[in-house]
Amino acid sequence: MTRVPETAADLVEFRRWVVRQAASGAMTGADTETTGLDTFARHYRLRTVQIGDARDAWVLQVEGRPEMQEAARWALLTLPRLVFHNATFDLLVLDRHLRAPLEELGPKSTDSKIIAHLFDPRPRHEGGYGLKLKDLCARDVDPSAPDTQEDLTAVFHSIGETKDTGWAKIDINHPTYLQYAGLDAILVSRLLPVLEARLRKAGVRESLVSFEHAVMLVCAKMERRGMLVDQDYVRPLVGRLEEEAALHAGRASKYGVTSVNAPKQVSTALLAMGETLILPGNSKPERTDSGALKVDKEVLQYLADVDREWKRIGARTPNPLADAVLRSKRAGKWAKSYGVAMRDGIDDAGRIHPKINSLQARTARMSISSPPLQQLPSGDWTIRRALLPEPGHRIFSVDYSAVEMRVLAALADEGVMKRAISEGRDLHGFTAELIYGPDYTSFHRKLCKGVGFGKVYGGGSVTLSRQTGAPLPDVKKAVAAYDRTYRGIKRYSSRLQREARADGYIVWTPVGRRLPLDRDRVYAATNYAVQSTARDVLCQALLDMEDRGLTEHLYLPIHDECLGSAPEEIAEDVAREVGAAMSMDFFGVPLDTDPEVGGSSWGSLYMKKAGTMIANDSWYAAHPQAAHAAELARA
DNA sequence: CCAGGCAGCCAC
DNA sequence: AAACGTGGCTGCCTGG
Repeated sequence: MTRVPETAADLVEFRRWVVRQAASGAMTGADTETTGLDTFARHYRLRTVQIGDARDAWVLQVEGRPEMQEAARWALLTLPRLVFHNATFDLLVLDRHLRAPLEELGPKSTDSKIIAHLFDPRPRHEGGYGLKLKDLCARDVDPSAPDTQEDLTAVFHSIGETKDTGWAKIDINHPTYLQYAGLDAILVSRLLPVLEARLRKAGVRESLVSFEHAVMLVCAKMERRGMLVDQDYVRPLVGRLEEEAALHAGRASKYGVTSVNAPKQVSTALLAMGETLILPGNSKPERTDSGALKVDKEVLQYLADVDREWKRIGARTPNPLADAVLRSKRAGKWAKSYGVAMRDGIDDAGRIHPKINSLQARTARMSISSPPLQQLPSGDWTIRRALLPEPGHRIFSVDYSAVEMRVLAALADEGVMKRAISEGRDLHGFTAELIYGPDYTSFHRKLCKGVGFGKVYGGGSVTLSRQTGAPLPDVKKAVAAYDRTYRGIKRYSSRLQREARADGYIVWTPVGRRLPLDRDRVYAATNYAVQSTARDVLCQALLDMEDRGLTEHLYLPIHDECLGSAPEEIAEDVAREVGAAMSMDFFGVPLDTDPEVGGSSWGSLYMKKAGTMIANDSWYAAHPQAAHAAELARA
């Protein structure tokens, strides 16, 4: 039953319930309703706080009501154990909008999404149990439960709003809204014991559960800190990128392409120009999964006669439409996905707070969204230049050296490879020398590097041949030689696959993580184990850094890297200490780090690399003020 | 009209 | 024998 306190007498009753619940020591379900997902945005509001057990829920309408806020805050601080679904979100909302500190609520909170992920990390559409509260409850709590989410969406539509915008506008007294709110607190209370029992039964250890909750809290602190945006840089940047996108879109329109993002238009127009869309060495054009003609970057770059670095090849006459589409799409993506996201995503203090999903992928890898800072263009400093360390600080980055190869060597216990790594050899050069002798060429080294990546990713010779441009027979020979040289890797890979088949298509990693495999892609077992373990290595480092008091310097984890800042005078020392926390011995393999201290923007760490397609220099000549801002980062 | 699938592209 | 992995996000397009 859902109760919505109105009077002072109602609140007295609520407080009595809280006291009883606290005394029992039981787990309490908790949830919030807000105006949206952008917790740090200017006009963000916390609307309701829900607290409940398996039977009853209290919905406190805290929006604009100090006495309700105080009651909710007191209850959350008083209750000894809380369970949220996707706790980071609610904890940060409560930290910022209810003055209930992350440091207080975090340590006593359980995240049912973490428990679900540790049993089966797959969303429903990938054949898993699902990770959304609704998916899980439909299965484990009450298959016949009313679909309040759908009802609520219908209400949003009835008031002229959408699934995304209704949250801020719906009447706080709307019965469907209140029912939906209360039900989630009840559902999460009922769900947790079921998930925990299943996790125990599957043999996943308790230490992994606490590990993930500790990682979640460190990441929540980073998310709360956020990162400063250089607004004087990013505003003109967006304008410039939009201009560039429009300029090239105009060129494309001369060939009948009204939208460069419509592949069908692009392929039709190219065919009309007499292009066959057949890549060199092929007999047929590439097609997408649904059978449409493929006009992706690879095809267009061939037609535009440029290589992957946008340099002119000279093999054919460049197709002007392909060139225009490429340039317009790239400038458009940079403007919208990165520029606008940074420009419009800031809080009152000019900071963005990218969401750090600490336990996300099937392999447990993290992801970062809103904006996606893990995937800003890295060949050029243009976009990263928009993000700044604290005033007077320097930005730093510490990454692992070839961590996935090293983790693979350790997991496979591949003696020859482990020795080469321990001796500090250049691994790919070492491999090339073993296979091709002391006179190996740089191409041999590149090939060996590719074969190594193929092992990590589970790729085959055909893919590798395409990527490197090396003839298929040569690649096959190299792969065979690699397997002979590093027998441990093939042995490990076969063993993982054999065990997985015998054990319900599950790969178990060294931390005791359970990774489900797709039956038709058992070869991915090695990649899963390596990617997942490399992720756990970085997370362990995050916890070590938390213990050393370094979290306050960190902005983001990026797969094999930590980004942070520190005051100019101590930046070198802090970066070194972060490197020391990250460095470790992993089953006899040293995991080394490479600390790098930059200047006063993230872009400063990417300025050695020359600009590529976008004509920075000429544009800056026309915009001296922005040029000056860019110079500051260079210094 | 919106939700969701597809195609494409950004990262590690 | 051979099999490239994990995400986020935007615009287009279509089905409901």
